Amino acid sequence: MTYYSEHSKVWVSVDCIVFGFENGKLKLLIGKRQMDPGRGEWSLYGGFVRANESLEDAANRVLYDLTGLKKVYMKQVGAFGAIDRDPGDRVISVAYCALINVKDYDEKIRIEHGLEWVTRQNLPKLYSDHEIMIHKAITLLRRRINTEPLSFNLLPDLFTLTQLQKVYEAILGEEIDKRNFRKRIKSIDFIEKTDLIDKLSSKRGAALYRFNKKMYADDPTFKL
Amino acid sequence: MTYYSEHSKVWVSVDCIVFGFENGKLKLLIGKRQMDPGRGEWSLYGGFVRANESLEDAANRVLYDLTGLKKVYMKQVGAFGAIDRDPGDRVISVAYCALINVKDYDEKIRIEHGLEWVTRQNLPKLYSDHEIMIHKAITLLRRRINTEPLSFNLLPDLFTLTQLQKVYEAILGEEIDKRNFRKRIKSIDFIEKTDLIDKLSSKRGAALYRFNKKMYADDPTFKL
DNA sequence: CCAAAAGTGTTCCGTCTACACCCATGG
DNA sequence: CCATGGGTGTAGACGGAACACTTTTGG
Repeated sequence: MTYYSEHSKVWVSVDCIVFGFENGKLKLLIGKRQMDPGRGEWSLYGGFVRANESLEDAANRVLYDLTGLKKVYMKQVGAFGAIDRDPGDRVISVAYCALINVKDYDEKIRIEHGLEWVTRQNLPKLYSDHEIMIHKAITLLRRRINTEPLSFNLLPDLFTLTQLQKVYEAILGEEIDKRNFRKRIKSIDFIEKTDLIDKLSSKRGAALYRFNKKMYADDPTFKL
Repeated sequence: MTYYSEHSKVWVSVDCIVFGFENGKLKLLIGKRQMDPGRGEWSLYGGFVRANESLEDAANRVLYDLTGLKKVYMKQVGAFGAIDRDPGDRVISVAYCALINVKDYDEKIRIEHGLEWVTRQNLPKLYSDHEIMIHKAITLLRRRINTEPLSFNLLPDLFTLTQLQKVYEAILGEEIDKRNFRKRIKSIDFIEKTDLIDKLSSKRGAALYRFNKKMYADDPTFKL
């Protein structure tokens, strides 16, 4: 039984905008297309939505293929549907933005897929409308970083306040006063100081903090 | 030439969440489905995306069918892609949120289509995931009403400050202090007072204001 | 001993909030 | 003349922004 047979179907894909944070910089995961059309062009990683999976499932599958990671923080950025956005044929794509901790990502998988971490400044020209997707994703992150606990997804479980501040600076694209930032952090209960000290980033050592998910779930107010 | 033939296509539709403002209340335009599946259920108005039109074009076409209006303020709310969201078959839908001035809307067309303006409080159970779409649309409006000049789209060209305040209250779902509101409005250059007086809403009469688009375009900062 | 990053408080200023009364008019 | 909605100002609280020096330690 087909209700809608008089209408035409289209291909639907998902594209993953994968953000990572490394050496104090926000980076994007991109690769060269290994198929036609557009073979060899820099591109986000994507895939077609299958008949038996939801959009979220498709995005998670693509991301899993790409990184071996599950349960990654992911948000829909939007649907992109210009008629000729894809040079191959009519394809509507739904972009998803993922935030991952680079340390969780097995380098071997990255290299197998021929992927690179690049900063926004060093972004090459990308396939199709992928640059627009990225732009929209960053706008979304900027809008939300002060009202949702996004930033922790880009860091290891234990992080220093300087690292956290760098994440904010990278996303917002502006410098933040260290004392004001730390003052605000102190007023947030679910960012816990641990007894552990990080000795890698400085001689003196920096206290390690942790995002307490349970505490946040109890009172999911966030304002930074 | 088909690059993607090994993948499966799906139906893609757009659904329009149409907001209007009447008698101090935010209202939604809904109707009873006139086709199977779900015939007779309350629903948003939607339509399938055609091969030769972009998502935006499809949304505009559907809205035009519905209201006779063009150049309406419209924003994408997101793509909805659960496998069984549509009882008829697999359909991915992209929701768009439109803000219209009820006065511009020809009642005849509304009645022809069997549509009703209903407040959020009086919303019946809706077809498929349309309630989720509406919820997401309102969240989006709330997030943006203080940083984008949305509100004017719900009002006539000339409006009183009380009307404008009611729009804010309706979207935010909370009361606002009249004096504080008016103080903030005064500090916004592109909300111009005119010499005209509205005598319909009160005996004394209220000054009519106007949103000056050119002035806003010159300095598109908005903060209320 | 010095370079490099960690850590820490105070003051000022502008913004938001709370709050109550008079005005003009049509009926 | 009164009911109805229009219009106005101020004081206190609060939060954000600016700002510089001391501490620790590995090399």
